Amino acid sequence: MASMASMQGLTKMSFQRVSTAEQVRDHITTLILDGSLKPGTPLRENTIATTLGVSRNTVREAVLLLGQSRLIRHEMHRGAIVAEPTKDALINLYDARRGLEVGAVSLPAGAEVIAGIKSALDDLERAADDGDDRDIVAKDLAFHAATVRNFGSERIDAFYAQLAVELSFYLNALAASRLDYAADASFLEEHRRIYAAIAAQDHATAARCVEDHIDETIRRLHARLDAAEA
Amino acid sequence: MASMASMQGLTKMSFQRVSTAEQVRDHITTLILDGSLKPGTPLRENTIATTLGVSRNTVREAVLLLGQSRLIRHEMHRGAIVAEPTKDALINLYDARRGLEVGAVSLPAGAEVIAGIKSALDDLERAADDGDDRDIVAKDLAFHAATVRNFGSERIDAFYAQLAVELSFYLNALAASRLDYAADASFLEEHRRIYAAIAAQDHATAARCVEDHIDETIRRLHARLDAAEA
DNA sequence: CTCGTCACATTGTTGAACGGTCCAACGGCC
DNA sequence: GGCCGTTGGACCGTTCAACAATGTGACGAG
Repeated sequence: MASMASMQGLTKMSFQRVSTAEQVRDHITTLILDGSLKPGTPLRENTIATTLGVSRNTVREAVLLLGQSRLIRHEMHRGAIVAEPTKDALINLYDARRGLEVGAVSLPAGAEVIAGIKSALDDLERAADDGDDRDIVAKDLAFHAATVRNFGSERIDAFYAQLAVELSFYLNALAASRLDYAADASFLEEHRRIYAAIAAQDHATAARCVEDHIDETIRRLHARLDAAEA
Repeated sequence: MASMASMQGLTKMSFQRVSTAEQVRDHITTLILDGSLKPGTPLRENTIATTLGVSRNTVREAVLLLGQSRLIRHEMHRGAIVAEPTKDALINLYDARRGLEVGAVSLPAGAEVIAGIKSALDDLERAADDGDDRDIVAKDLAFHAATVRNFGSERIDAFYAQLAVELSFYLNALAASRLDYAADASFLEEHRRIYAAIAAQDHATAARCVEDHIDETIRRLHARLDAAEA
């Protein structure tokens, strides 16, 4: 006890403890997310192993770990390839978003959650002014993540974060051209309406606004995708 | 084209294609879920490898795959151990459940979703009559999963299923003695009320019933845990 | 054009090995 | 007795080499 008293300043610290496999996984993840590895690219174990200077087994472990996310697709004896954004996958993602976000704003919101949403909205407005597409997408997702926090569950937040990662990957991959989010004046206005309804504890309106906003987003996306195909 | 026309009957089928690592993962999973591997048990790669007659690398892959779920805990240079149910972990689980389920019943429900809930309720009542604790827990979870289906998202359903697996593991692990769910007459009644409110499209009542039900479940659980400690 | 066949690339799995880390036990020292 | 360095063993993380099994593409016969 006495020895413990003299160590008051000590707090549990975390060490480097990251296996090489995990580092490789993170590396590949960033490569996928920033577009260095395009959808459909096969992840050849040997090439990755030699280029990164690690064993093939370690690369296998990394790819297995990466398999948790849906950024890659695995097939027996065929290896892993970078996931290819499908319309179906996008729809699945947006179904999950719609469910989660509409459900979240349908519940009574605490003060700190509302404050978080307000802060996220401010960030989004600033990003919209600057005009950096990548940043706008990130701040957009952050705003919606702030609303989901209203569930008050870390697990749900983590789940939503996973969806957000996938979504940003899909958007970046699909939008070879610009997204031009800011071009739509209604884009910001929709977010403002959502925040206002939440702050006013008007759950019915908030739910409707979120639903409309997401449906509108899907509509925009479809228009852009169809345009890209033609 | 002509050759395709003569193959109308063919539909995409799935083959055996299951790697040894995946089989080992499934095997370990069942061992954990049915209590053969008790919480805190270390998963020694060598022993598993020799007893199952596979290579240690394969076992490593299996354990990595298993790491996706939270049934095991991994620590660098210390290996994996079967997860130990903590009160905090249980609370996190129930926070997620509460958020998801309350959110789900707050949304308008379609006819087929309501039918699914009704069917799940009937199953639960039958199971309660039989009195098999394991079965009651399963049917209880199935009922709540049916309500979550109201989100209309496969991803959310999958997420909830993951929670359910963890939950059943925790309940089985914590309840060394019986759960005696059926002993509480209110247990079934709460489910009936939830269903009735959903079927009546009375979202406010449904949300309140679900919230009360989950809080009540947590209370029951805590009482049982505290009793077990003493 | 279709269908075998065959060689090649890649993955799945194994076995062995080496260094590093954790852990418990032992023994010296105050 | 309590504290600390040492020691040895168990186990993990990682690498390497090899073989089997499977997918892939090309080539040629019919």
